[in-house]
Order: sequence, then structure tokens, then C-alpha cells
Amino acid sequence: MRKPDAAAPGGGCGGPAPTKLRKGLWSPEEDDKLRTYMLNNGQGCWSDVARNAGLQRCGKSCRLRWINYLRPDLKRGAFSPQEEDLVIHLHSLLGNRWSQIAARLPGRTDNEIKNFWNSTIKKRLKNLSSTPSPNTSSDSPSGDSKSNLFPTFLLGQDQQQQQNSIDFPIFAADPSPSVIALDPFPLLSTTHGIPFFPSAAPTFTGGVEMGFYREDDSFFNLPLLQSVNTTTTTATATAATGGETKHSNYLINNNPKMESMNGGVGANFIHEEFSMGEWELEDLMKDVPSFPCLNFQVQ
DNA sequence: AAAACCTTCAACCGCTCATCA
DNA sequence: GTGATGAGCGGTTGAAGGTTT
Repeated sequence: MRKPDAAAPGGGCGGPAPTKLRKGLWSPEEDDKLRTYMLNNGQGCWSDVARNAGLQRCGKSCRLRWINYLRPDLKRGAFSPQEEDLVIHLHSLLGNRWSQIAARLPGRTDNEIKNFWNSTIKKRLKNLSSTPSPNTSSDSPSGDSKSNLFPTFLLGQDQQQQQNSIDFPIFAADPSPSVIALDPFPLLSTTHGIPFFPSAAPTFTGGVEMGFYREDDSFFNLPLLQSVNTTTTTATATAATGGETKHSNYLINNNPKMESMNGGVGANFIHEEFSMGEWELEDLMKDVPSFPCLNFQVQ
């Protein structure tokens, strides 16, 4: 938070600043002006919004305030366990693409998710990686989702290996070396009665196919986010434009951005930092909004 | 009670990309 | 082709409030 700066010199938002522009925290009066203007006129050029609404703010600041705070469809308050799950899953898929993640979390902003990740989740990951055996019943006797989220979802490598004789190199986007995902949606599968069935097709070169059954019995395949043997890359699609090879759900070895990963794939893959490369994000994510139990309500 | 430390999160900054003249 | 401008994004900052010592 910044303290209100009523007479900050112009600038800081790029471009010329003909008049003094306020910086820092927004006052309730400013919020009122911006909200009223936006509701009456809708979004236009942000610098026009700032000017026409009578705000001594740069357009960039107005945009941020509207998107992160004043938008009527914003949810407020703590993240629900389902949202936490989804954030973690999406981050494993997308990395720090907060806007992409936010686009799939109704009522949440990229800034909010980013803050949530950097404060809450990162801390939890750090705790997990530094605690030898955190997944004890005494840690989370109540089944509170906030406390058991990672013990069920993300396990330290040692624990993971205890539970699985095979490697599970999936969702390994997070650079944290000791973190690996097992059940991407523990809450979906535990608190909502949706069984989670990793459909076992484990190979050391390709990992396993994972997913879960929706309530209508259709199986949702979680995108496979690890390097796979070229013999399994038939899912590769050739884009119409320029014959460029694009990737749907699978990586292929001829993706130069992934070659280094392929070299180290297998048992140690979970230590590799993941890059989305040039994937078709929409292909990758197309099923995400249809997750069950994500009928968020705007408060 | 007070100081020190920690956490949260609103807001800023700098950058990239798209559009337009 | 190029420069100006605006939108949007991710990283970072820093004040407020909470917690611990």
C-alpha cells in the first residue's frame, strides 16, 4: 500500500503529464468518481476516462483501480479451497501468467492471484520443502483444506516416491525442486465425491495420463505437461497458418524450447523448470472452465 | 506495553505488444 | 518502415495491520 500522495509530480505512468497527477492510495471520493463514470459510460480510452471522470490520475492508474478493485463483478475475500486448487493447477500449467489464470477464475484479478500465490502458496511450498514429514495427521486433523491442500496435492519428492513406485513427472512447472503434483484436485475428488482416477499408462519417457471423471461420467484428461516420446506425439496438430507445427496437449521433441528438457526427462524431470513454450494455450486450457464445482458466486 | 518482526495486498514501475498516422 | 500512443502484463515496492518477543 502506498500512502496518498496528493501532489505527486506528474509522470510515472508513461507519457506527458500536463497537470499534477495523484499517486498512491485512492480516496473514497476518487473511487466514487471512477465507478460512476465507468458505470455510466463504460470503458473507453483510459486517459479519457481519467480526464472525463474528473480524476487527477493517469489512465493507467484508473485502469488498475477499476480492474483490481471497483469492477462490480469482483469477488472479495479469501480464496475458497476450490479456487486454491484451481490456482495451483493453473499455475502448474501456465506459470506466472497471472492474467491467464485470472481469466479462468471468475471474480478474481491477476493482481489478487499473484499476491495470493506469492504470499500464501509460495510460503506453503517453502514450508513443505523444508519439512521432512509434514503430511501427518496431526498437522491437519480437521481436514481443513487450507492445511491439507499441499499434503494431498503437492508432496515432497521423498513422500511422492513413497507413494508411487513410478515417477510422476506431471505438472512440474513450479521450479521448486521438491514439489510434484499427484492429485490435481484433491478437494474436487474428496469433498465433492468426484473420484479421481489417474488412468495409469506410466512410462518413464512419457509420464502418465491423468484426469478425473466428471459427475456425468465423462473423463476429463488433464493436459499432459511433460515431455513425451516422439512416438506418442500424434496429438500434434499442424496449424493452417504457414504449416507451423503447434502443440495441443503434448510436447514434441522437435520443439527447440523443450529439447533440453527431453534430454533430462524421466526420473529427474521434476527438477526441471518448465516452460510453456509456444503451446496453444486455449487448446491446453479448453476444459478448465468446465471443471465441476467452480460455480463461483460473486459476493 | 512496546518494540521488532512478519504478512498482506494495493499500487507503482518498466516493459512488451498492438494499433494508427 | 517508423515513431507515437495506449493497453495490458508481470515484477516489485512499501505502508498498514497483525503477530511475536
